[in-house]
This record gives sequence, structure tokens and C-alpha cells, in this order.
Amino acid sequence: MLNETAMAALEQTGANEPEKRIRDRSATERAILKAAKNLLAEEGFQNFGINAVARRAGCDKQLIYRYYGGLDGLVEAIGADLGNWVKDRIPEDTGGMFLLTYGDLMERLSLLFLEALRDDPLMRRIVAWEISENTEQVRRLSEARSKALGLWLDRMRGSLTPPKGIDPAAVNALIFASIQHLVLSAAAGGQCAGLVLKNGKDWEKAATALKRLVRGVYG
Amino acid sequence: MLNETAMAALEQTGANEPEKRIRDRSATERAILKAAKNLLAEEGFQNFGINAVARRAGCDKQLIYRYYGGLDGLVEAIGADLGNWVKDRIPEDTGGMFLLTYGDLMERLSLLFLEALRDDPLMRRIVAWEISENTEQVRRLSEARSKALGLWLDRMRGSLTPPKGIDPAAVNALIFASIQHLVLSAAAGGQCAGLVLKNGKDWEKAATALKRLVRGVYG
DNA sequence: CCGGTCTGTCACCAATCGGTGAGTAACAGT
DNA sequence: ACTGTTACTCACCGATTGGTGACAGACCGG
Repeated sequence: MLNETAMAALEQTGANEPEKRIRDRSATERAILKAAKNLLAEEGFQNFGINAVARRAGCDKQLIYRYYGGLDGLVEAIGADLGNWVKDRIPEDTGGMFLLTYGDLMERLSLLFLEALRDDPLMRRIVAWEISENTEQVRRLSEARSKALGLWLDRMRGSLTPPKGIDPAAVNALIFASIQHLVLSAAAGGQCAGLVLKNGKDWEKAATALKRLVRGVYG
Repeated sequence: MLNETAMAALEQTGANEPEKRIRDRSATERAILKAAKNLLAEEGFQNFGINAVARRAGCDKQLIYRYYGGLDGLVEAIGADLGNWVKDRIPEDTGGMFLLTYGDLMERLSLLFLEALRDDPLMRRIVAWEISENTEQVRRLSEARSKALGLWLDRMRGSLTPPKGIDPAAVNALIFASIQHLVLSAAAGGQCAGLVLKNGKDWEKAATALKRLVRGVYG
């Protein structure tokens, strides 16, 4: 007599199994990585574990240990992808605008970063993870992310120099911090510090406020 | 023959047990609440659970169910305390300064909030929790917190009005978002967006940058 | 003294977690 | 066709989780 799970398995294998990738290591590795990224993006780091990833990837967790050396290696692989984030999600050109001053630059970068983060749930989860835990895993993710971001900032800056008398590192840290927290808070609860952030109208207000903030310091 | 735990129990009860509060419900309730707050502040929301709280409170988890109706009720009790946060941690007076303009006010409030958040690990954990999860628990905590904060802001504002032509709600949301993310990021990893935040010198730089940001928009 | 209520403890449950060792099925080389 | 390697699955482990029912002892009113 067959139990229900066995019946279901038979049904699956017997009826329709369009892409039953079998014995393709690299494909399995890719499937695992993809499953991990999707899981992290959709569920957050709370329930991010070996079992959950394996379940979503449709394979045994043992393979994660074998191919990635456990969760740590898998997270590191995710971090390696982060290096490409900037070039994937943020346009290189200036959108037809001429960036004459440092203020022009920072205003544009701020808005680009805001939109990019708003559109990328995985990156949001990672940022939230960074400020919630301090394990080795997260530290490496954080490092990869800030490194990629710094590179992008340097590349976009070109030869523009910030106004004298102010500390651009500290000011920019505050600006980017505000963007990150605004987006994360909105993604989590639909508002930030009492400011509702749901429809496009709300975000336009936030964007103009951000512009004002940037222009206030950098002119 | 006695096992080791029994021996230890005998030793404890036999030798020295200064305050063995027995059958004091309100005291137990307070102990549970205190344990929950300390646990959340020290360990974060990741390992915040019934078992951990009971372990730290030194009582059975059953009592948490009985007295608080489970973790939800306990979290709600924590949220109720949050109403007192502002008046406990943030001074009422203006520090001998005269706040003549809205810019004066916001600069002072920003710095006060920065320091207060920096000194309160529990509040930091709650903020981190808010942007990491969206359960009913967290939503209520978040509500209590933003409500208390809004009240404080209203009370401190007095009759001062923001400059015309700008959206104070959006701008202030960005400012407070930047403070929160800066402090959380620093508490987690010692830096924020590449800006190291460890010793007092680093924080002074951040404070001046914050002042500049606020003054930039509000004059 | 007895019975009931309140406070607290303990033992147990199913589910899930990360982790490992053993076994199986498909492929390649000869 | 036999053999060894590679890709993969399965069954199990101890630990921990949230949750519950049963029980023991202190207290209080009668």
C-alpha cells in the first residue's frame, strides 16, 4: 500500500516533469543560489536557513554543504553578486543632464540610490540584516555592499570636488543613511516617522524633500 | 542519590537566598517585564522568545502565558513603557538656549534625539525590529513609539512655525531617518556607509554634519 | 481543620532547527 | 560489461522552539 506522499511523487514523475534537471552540478548550484536570493528577498533574514533554502531549491540540504560549504559560503556567494548590483540597477550616464557642481552630482546620486533601493527587495533585506545582527556572515555582506557603493560613488564623482569647509564623508553618510532608513521603514510598515509612504504621490514628496536636503548642504 | 541540579538547589536554598520572592505576583510580573526588556536590549529580537525570557526571569514560561497572555501581551507591555521614553531620556528644557527659529529648534531636537538613541540599546533594537519585520507585535510597538515621538515633537515645537515653501513632515522624516540609521548602523558594525563611528571624535564629526544638514534646509 | 484559590514548577508534546553518515542512481573511462 | 567517480537522496541525530495539562505548595475564608 502506498502512502499519500508516495502517490504524489508517482503522479509528479509519471505525469509531467518538464525540466527535470538531473545530474547537472552547475545548474544545481545556480538553482541553490537563486533560491537563496529569492528566499532572502521575500522572507527576510529571519527564516533564512539551510532547511528553508534547500526546500525552496528543491534539493537536499546536503548539497548546500557540499557545493557552498554551508550557509556561510552561500551568503558569501550572495555577497559576490552584490558587486554587480550597482552596474545592474543604477544607470551610468547622467540622464542627459550636465552635472556641473558637486550639489548637482549628489542630488542625482541620491535620487538614483533611492529608486534603486526601492526596487530591490533583496538589497533592502540585506541592509536590514546589517543593522540587526553582527555576525561574521553579515559583516562580509556589509563589507561587499559598502565597497561596491563606494566604488560607484567614486566613479560617478569624476573630478568634481565638494565645497570647502564641510565634511563630505559624514554628510554623505547621513544622506545615504536617511535614504536607506526611509526606504526600509516604508517597505516594512508603509511609513517612516509618521510620514506615509505608499503611493507615488507620497514618494514624490519624499524625493523633493531629499533634494532640498541635499541642496541645502551642497548648494 | 541526588543529582547535581538537586544538590545545587539545596545549596542555594540552604546557604544564602537573600530575596527569594515567593508567591508575589506583582513582583514576578515586574521581573518578567524587566527580563524581557533587558533580553531584547542585549540580545536583539532575533532570539527573543518565550523560553529565553522565562530563562532570564528565572521563572517558568507558563507564568508569562498566565500574566501577560504570551509573548504578544508581553511585547505590548513593553510598548506601554515606551510612552515614558521621551520624558525619561530627553530633557525638557532648552539647555539654557533660546530657540528663536524653527532651525534652532530642529537642530537641538536632532542632537537630543541622536544622543538619546545612542544611549538606549532597547530603543535601538526596537527600531531595528520595526524595519525588519511586519508582524502585529512589531506594528503595535512601532505605533506606540512614533506616537510618543510625535507628541514630544509637538510639545517642543511650541508656537514655532517652519519656513514656508518646504514640507516639514517629509524633511523631518528624512532627518530622523538619517539619525536612526546612523545610530543603528554604528551600533551594529561601528560604521555607516563607510564612515567610522566608534570614539567620541567620530561622533562629533557626525553631529556637526547633522547640524549642517539641518541648518541647510531650515536656515 | 478543611476546601478552594492563587502562585509557581514540572513533564511532556509536536515541530523545526543545523548537521552528518550512509546509501543509491547516473555517468565516464577502460 | 565492469569499475570508480560524481551527483544526489534519505534517515537519523541532539538541541531548541512554542505551547499545554497536570501537579505541588502557600495562603485565606469558612
